[in-house]
Amino acid sequence: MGRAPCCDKNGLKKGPWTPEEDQKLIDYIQKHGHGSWRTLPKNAGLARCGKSCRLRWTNYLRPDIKRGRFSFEEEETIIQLHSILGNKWSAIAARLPGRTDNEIKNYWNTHIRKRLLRMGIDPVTHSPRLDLLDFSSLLAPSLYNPTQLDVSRLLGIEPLVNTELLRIATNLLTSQCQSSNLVNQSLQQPGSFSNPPQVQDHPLTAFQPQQQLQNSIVPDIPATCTTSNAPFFGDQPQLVQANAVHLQADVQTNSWQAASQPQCDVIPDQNYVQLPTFNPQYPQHLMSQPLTADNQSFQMPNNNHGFDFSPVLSTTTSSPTQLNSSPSTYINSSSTEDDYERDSYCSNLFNFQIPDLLDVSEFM
DNA sequence: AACGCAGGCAACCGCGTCGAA
DNA sequence: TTTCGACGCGGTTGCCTGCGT
Repeated sequence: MGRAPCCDKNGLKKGPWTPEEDQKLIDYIQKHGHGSWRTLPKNAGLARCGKSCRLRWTNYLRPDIKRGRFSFEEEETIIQLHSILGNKWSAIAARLPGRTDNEIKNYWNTHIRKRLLRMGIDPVTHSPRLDLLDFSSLLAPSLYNPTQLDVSRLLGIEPLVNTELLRIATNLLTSQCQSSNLVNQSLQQPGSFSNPPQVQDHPLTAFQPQQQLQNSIVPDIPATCTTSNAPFFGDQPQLVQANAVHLQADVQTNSWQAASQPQCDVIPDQNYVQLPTFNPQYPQHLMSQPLTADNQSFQMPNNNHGFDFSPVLSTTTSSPTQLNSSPSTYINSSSTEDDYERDSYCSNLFNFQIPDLLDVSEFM
């Protein structure tokens, strides 16, 4: 079994620290530094194990520790970083000066986690819980009768999907996008995150649980989030994007950001198809233009099997195909990784841009 | 006022990692 | 290359406090 607890021997004290013990520890470290934690308690005259001293110092006595409530900005940062890093509390704490990993962990478990759960968001994946979103019901009818494929259903603007959840999903993705930027930027700075490779190699691999969906019926739909300044919980309707955004979040592949894109709000002028807009709830400014002739490749033709997946599945596509004027909503119909694309179903299908409409004030 | 319950937080436990021998 | 010790991290526990009945 594991190593015996370090405090079991020699009758070392456990439990809450007394002010006298605190003072001894502070005095010693201020004079000598902590040095070896193992020898510190003996030198400092403390009947504690070194581990206990280290914990007490790093979590409570350290002079640079910030006390008190977490600010909204701190909370938002925690959520964003958690969406990227998962339960890497020390890495998250490294981005929040004055906050300890223990404090952040406690705050997450007692406040943020519960709130996300109340909102129907899985605090592990940062996605709307799958038991609340039934994707099979969205896609199944199209499989046996492709001519009836309803893009609005595919895009998740159907009432059967909880619109509030979709909004949350959108905002979560926005948050993730920001975090991705944040992390990527941080990674360019020496000394950032102690554990960067996972992020560096694959910005969204932190969504490990979501990878379970890779083999599900849900198409592999990467997307690009493009809102650079959106706060975490906005309230503007972004329903068209939301469902696909969620799909993206769940089955994200390595095209979260186009390679070498420094910011995810940079959308290339090519390889995108704007989404049609159907839903009256969708913002009017995103519905202002009719479909264009180029849409034909995206509409559902009545050919042999009705639905032509070629623009979706093909590995190369030409210029952008505009379905409406929305500058914010795109479908990426191209791909760059041939083998992967062929093997994955509809990968790189969507590439969304989320309007920068979100407002943080209501959550203050 | 007394009791029970839930939430918050400090501290502990055990495992993983890393570096030195 | 292997072993071992120290440290760090994440998960869990248990105590304290506040609130409702």
